[in-house]
Amino acid sequence: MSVSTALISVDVAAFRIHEGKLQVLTRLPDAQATTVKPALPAGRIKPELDNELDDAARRQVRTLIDAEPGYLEQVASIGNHYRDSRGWSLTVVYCALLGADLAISDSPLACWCDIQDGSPVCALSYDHTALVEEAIRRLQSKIQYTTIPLYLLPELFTLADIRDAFRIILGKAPPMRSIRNRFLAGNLLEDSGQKRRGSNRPASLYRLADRNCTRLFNRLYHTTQSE
Amino acid sequence: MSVSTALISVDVAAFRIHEGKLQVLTRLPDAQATTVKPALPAGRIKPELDNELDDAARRQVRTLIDAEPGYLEQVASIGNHYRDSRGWSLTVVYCALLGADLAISDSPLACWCDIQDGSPVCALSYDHTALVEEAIRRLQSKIQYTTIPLYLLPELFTLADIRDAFRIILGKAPPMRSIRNRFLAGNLLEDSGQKRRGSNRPASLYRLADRNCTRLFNRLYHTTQSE
DNA sequence: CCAATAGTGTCTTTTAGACACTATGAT
DNA sequence: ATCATAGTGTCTAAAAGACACTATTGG
Repeated sequence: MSVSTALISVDVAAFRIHEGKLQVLTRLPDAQATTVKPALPAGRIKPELDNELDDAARRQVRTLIDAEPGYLEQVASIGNHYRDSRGWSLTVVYCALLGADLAISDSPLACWCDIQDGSPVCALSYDHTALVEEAIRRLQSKIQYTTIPLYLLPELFTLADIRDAFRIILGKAPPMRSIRNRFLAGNLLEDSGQKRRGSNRPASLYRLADRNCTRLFNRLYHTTQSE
Repeated sequence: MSVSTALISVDVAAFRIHEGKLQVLTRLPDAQATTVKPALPAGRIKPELDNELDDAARRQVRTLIDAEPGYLEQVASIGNHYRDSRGWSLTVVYCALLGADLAISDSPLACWCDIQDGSPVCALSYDHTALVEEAIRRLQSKIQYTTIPLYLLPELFTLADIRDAFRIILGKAPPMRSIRNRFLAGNLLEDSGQKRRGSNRPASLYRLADRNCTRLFNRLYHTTQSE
């Protein structure tokens, strides 16, 4: 690689919901690592592999797991002279969302770190804890007026799964009435006809009508606001 | 400058409202220019001058005008191998907003290019037309649920000035009733006590209560939606 | 039968929007 | 007085939220 991109990197905070918790994907330090803490999947641009910046982000994720994020978004670019001791360094931070039931074959270095109260519970290398926190803030904000919570659910999901995603990400959720009204309107979801059964009335299983179309709502949920 | 940052740059779309039009700040080609078209204020990071990425953006603006943007926001980072013939190139695109009455002493190279229907009327160098369009889309979106329209107004402004900003930026505006309800609530504005007189009833002149606090509303204006 | 969760009906609240109304200045 | 624009009063509309209600399963 040419030295011209020496200090540009892409850092990805890739989230999933697993066993009722939000988790972020990290890489464990390996033999030639310079730190003992896990770090976000990150790396420099490889002009021969990455046509676009987004390709570089997807490539980082794929070094750890064999799955494609259903959603990928730039969170911020952070550049200054103190985040890396080698000099002025710039990183483009991404937020990636992974479906809950991807048959993920993790690399042995992959480690899913739980998120609690908006922060990863394990200390991360470099400034990665702050980067994850910023990605989580973006997620917490956008969950309230877009369809992105759906990208963290399994292929087939119930409306209660949506409410659970809110609880997991924000610590609180809108009432089911409001979730029904919002998500059942506008041909957003497709009824699979199947039901999820438990020791109670079975719930309808839905799937995303259009996996590539993120929609915006024109109001925020009040119940999910912090104030 | 070290070669290590050779292909990272910051590009700024700095907007103002002038004589009822939205304009973007551009630099005219000078003697040693490689193009005949104007370009956005842009340049590489100077680690010795720029502590943070935002500093680099502000510095670009100040090469053309002697004024500080009241609002500065990252729009996107764009990196690929076709936007610059010299190779894979990354730029962080900023949107900056300037108050309407800044006593701006422009450099002789500064050129305010009118915006019409979401695009600059004059052709810009490189991919700068696309960058401006992306910044405008962000502005058009955020004007509907934040206080950012206020950053494009003069120090003292009327409520009708806010409506005009909507018309200029979106081509349509919410009814004055809605603008009043939204902007007069929550101690956002401070009544200056002064009035603007015309051939009609004088209008109250307000100023921003807190210049550094951008607030969010939890609903979009319906009348400003495209559908 | 009961417990538990799914889902509906309906009233309230909030804020945008429509629109008629009044207010105040220049001429 | 008239015109133009500022600003208010008040009703409607859309969507969130509260909450009581019914529905459907396993046990």
